[in-house]
Amino acid sequence: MIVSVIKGMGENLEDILTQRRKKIDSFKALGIPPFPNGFKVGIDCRQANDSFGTKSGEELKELGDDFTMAGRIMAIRSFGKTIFTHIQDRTGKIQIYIRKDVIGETGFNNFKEFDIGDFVGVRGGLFRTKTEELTVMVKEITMLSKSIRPLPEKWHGLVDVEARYRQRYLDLIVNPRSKEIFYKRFRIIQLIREFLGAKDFLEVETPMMHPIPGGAAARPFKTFHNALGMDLYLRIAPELYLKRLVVGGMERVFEINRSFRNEGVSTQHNPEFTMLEFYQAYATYLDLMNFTEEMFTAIAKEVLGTLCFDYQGEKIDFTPPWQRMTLKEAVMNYGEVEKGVLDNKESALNYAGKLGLTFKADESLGKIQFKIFEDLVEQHLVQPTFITDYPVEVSPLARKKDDNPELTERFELFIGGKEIANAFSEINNPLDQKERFAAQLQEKEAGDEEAHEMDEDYIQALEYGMPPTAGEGVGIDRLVMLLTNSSSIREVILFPHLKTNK
RNA sequence: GGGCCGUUAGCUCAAUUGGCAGAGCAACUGACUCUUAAUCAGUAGGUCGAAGGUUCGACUCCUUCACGGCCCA
Repeated sequence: MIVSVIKGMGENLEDILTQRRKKIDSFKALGIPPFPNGFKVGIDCRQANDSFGTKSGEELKELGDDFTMAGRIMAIRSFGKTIFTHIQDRTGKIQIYIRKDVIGETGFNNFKEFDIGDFVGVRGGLFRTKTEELTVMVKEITMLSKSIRPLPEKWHGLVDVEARYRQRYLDLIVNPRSKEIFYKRFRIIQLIREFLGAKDFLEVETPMMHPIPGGAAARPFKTFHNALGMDLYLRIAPELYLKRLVVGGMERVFEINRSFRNEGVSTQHNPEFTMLEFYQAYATYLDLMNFTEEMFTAIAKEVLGTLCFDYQGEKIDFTPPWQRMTLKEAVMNYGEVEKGVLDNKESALNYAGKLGLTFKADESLGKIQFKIFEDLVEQHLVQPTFITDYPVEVSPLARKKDDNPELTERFELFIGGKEIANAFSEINNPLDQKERFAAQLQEKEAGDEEAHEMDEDYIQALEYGMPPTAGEGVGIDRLVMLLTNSSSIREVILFPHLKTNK
């Protein structure tokens, strides 16, 4: 017996670890390998339940007793000469029934030394218990991987938020909802790929390390390439590279991958986050609004089975068409601002001051309008809403409107009070783009650390000619938050950024 | 960066006014052949986030720090 080895131990964590390590030696001494390889799994829990969950006891009996399954022991209920346990695999759980008179005294006694958390393989037949639960009657049970650390509590799971993020593997083992979120995340991204693929978009990978950080207004992370002796920046957006590809004739491209922004961490922001960016030649920002409605509704139908869902206590309805309003209209609606106030710098500044917003002396009207919008309106845009006509000063990569060069052919999509997407008709006039970069450079010199850099190489690409094109960026993490009813971005990122040390 | 809150056994949580730190699960011993948060009897398990301070006495009050949460910038 193994038991004798471990009698009299204390019971703090170190003692538990010690006694579990000793079990490994005891198993070895008994000829039971604690970490064997090569166990072949016949069916998983989902297959068992889907294929046999409705069969009668008689029908199950005819299927024989040669099913093999494997998983992690999640519970043990022991009764002297019989033991019930549940094992869990990636697809779910199934109950295992072990009887001394079926597997024999040696096997039974050995199993008594197995612990919650161990991986086991079982061979046996399926049957129904008194309570009709589909269960494996074990003929043979094999240790597949011995655990030595105890799992979190079975009923409450792992609650401590910090521990859930730092030890995400434990969260995934004991909190089914967490695992579901990441399965849904995968499904959402998969659907986006299918959707874009079906519309003849090409998926590409562009550099993560940029000599000039561009494509967004954000501070970058800086790094250094030793061999080349040069500074590099983790990308803040893939935008300028994707548009170079459009110049190269890839008229429909997309990329789903990480961008990095050296900014604060919050429930809405992780330093590295996942964006979808896609570009379509011969489309305009108006086309992309319809496109976005179509894509998002397709995803919601597939993932949620409905277009109406709950997000943090709010009912959100994806049924198109979605509301569209200009930035100025939005401010007037939500801020009860009289017509004309936003059109004049003095009155706009005055109004912004009442909201508690402050600006540097020579701030542009467009930026003031944009800040007022951010402060006043964003949080109210719960139902999907396209906000259009962004000021040219805050949109250095967006095409100017033909009938009003102060505004751009741009929209942002808001859902649940969050910015989910940003899109515009692209600037394909290299002279215009160069002027915009120059204006950004002035902003930068005036102290705006988020102003866009001059990118001569990108201008050169435009000089070869880019077809009229529209492009869009979608925050995948935020989209997943919406569709999984998660209040924090950390719930949808497997390993969110946390400070080290503890 | 600021405000508020939190940090107690492996996990989930208690601890009255500043007066011997407690429970459930997990673990260990024993009983038990259909349980499912199994049950029953027993045992053991603590640097109360860290460092200072006040006090006869600090999980509790004060200060600083670390990490986390929520809100704000």
